[in-house]
Amino acid sequence: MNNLEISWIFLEIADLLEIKGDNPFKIRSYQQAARLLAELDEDISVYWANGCLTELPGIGPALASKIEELLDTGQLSYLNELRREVPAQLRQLLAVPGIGPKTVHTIYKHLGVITLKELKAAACAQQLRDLPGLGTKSELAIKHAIDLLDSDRQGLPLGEAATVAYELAEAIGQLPSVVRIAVAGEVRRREEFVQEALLLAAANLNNVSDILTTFSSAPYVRKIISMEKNKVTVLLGIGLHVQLVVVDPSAFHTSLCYFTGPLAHWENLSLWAKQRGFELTASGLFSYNCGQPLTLQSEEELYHRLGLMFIVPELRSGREDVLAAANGTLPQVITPEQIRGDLHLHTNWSDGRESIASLAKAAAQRGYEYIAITDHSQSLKIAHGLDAARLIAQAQEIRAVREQIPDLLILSGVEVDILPNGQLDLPNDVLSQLDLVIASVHSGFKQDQETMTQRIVAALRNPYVDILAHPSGRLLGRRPAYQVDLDMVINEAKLQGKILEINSSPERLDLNAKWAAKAKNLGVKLVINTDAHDARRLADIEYGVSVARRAGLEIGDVINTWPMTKLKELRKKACDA
DNA sequence: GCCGTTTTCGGCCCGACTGTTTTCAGTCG
Repeated sequence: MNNLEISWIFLEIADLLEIKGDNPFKIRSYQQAARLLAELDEDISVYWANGCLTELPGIGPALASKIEELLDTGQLSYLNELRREVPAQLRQLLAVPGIGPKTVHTIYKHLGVITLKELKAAACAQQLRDLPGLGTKSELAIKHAIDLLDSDRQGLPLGEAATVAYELAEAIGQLPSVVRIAVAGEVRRREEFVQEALLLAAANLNNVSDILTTFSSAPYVRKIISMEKNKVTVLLGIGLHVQLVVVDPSAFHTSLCYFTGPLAHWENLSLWAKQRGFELTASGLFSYNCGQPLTLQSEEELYHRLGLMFIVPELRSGREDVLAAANGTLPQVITPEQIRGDLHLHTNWSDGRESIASLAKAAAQRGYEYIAITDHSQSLKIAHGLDAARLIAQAQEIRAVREQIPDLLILSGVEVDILPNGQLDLPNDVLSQLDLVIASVHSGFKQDQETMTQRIVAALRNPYVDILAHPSGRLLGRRPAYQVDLDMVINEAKLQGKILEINSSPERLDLNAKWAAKAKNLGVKLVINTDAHDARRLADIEYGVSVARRAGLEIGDVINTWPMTKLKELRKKACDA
């Protein structure tokens, strides 16, 4: 049982307690402990062994004893009791926007509904409208929300799947018999949702059964779905299927390409190879002339041998990508190393969790040239949004930190709320004093498309706004995008010379690749930001870069691959316009 | 559940919106 697994268990307890209607502060304790565990660098068993579990902030005697029981027995009697009281499957109902714990409780108590499917059936049968506290409007809203979830949700959001996939890969990679390990499939292609994570290991095939057995008993694994001679599929506690395939080292690079997929890409690649006198299979690239497999040093070499530019996984689709690789017309996609700074960051001045200084140091360590501190504005009460006076005070602190870290340019910015009427949450005379203004929507998500679009367009017309953050407002698997005409938004951004954000948080990935590509085609510039609320999340930039790659963005399209001098010119041009 | 210059009990992040009430509970960010 490792940190993340215990973290998931605490999250389950928190959900079940919520549905039960338990003390909200007790629930928060479990949630905070879950977060602590998920982010703890050291293995929790080390704290246990040293008898210092309760020295961790938020871990008291009750939580410590639960952690002990989990580490000791792999079980938790308290959770088992809770599950008897509250079916764990009810948790999935919490994912429906508009349904909270109380409503789940009501629906379960009166109708015995447990699954999403049953909930939808109950809504269709008009059984929800008669429940206490619910009516026809709620019933319709719930039905609508489930429909949106149905069409949106196919698997686990990328961020959750990738975290576990890479951790499992690292563990397998440490086995002495494993020569190479890679994450392939949907995770490698950075699909927004992952149905099955795929790990590929290269090893001497005499050792396969040991590797498969070790993997099957790894942390996270709940049960083995299938086991064959060189592969095993398991189901993780988090609900994700993971397949591990072991191949001979000589077949690693072709197998990696095959298992990265998608199938249409592989088929077109094989066809292309055949037309050029090769046979391409997962086990190797063969020349018809000699019949021997060619020795490949990398997946890149496979593409080059076929006379193609290397196609990054994010761009692999079917026929067009192979043709573009042949014609040399693939975009020169950007890499995480080309990102020079992060322009959307939160600190403990609002709802971030670190000081300006510690975030700035972490950014400097990543080699960034610049960052922008962009905390929330005043109306976002829960996030302790900043009013004008606190922004001025924050600017002072930023100036002080600049002196400590002279190599990093720290911009004084804000993420100002676009209020439901299209006004910004801070007056222009305040915005005009800042180095960077990000605008975004955090309220009134249910406005109709016309109202929402005009609201955002109004914000883009404000001369002091530089960037529109997370333009669609979606949260993957949790909240659909609000109703907005993004074509109009992109057009307005073009007109006003404003920058659209690709929000890298794996919960958002917003804009997505489709809209980012549309923006690029209209000549609108984009920025890849993390929206990080602590230093650890600066690493999320990689997800945003993947969105940009899938969209075919190049250096010229993404402003935070530019040096600051060029950025300033862009800003000046927009202000003069 | 945790925590403590409020120290063994009482506080713990807050306000708007919505749909359901007929004065407010539930949800959300």
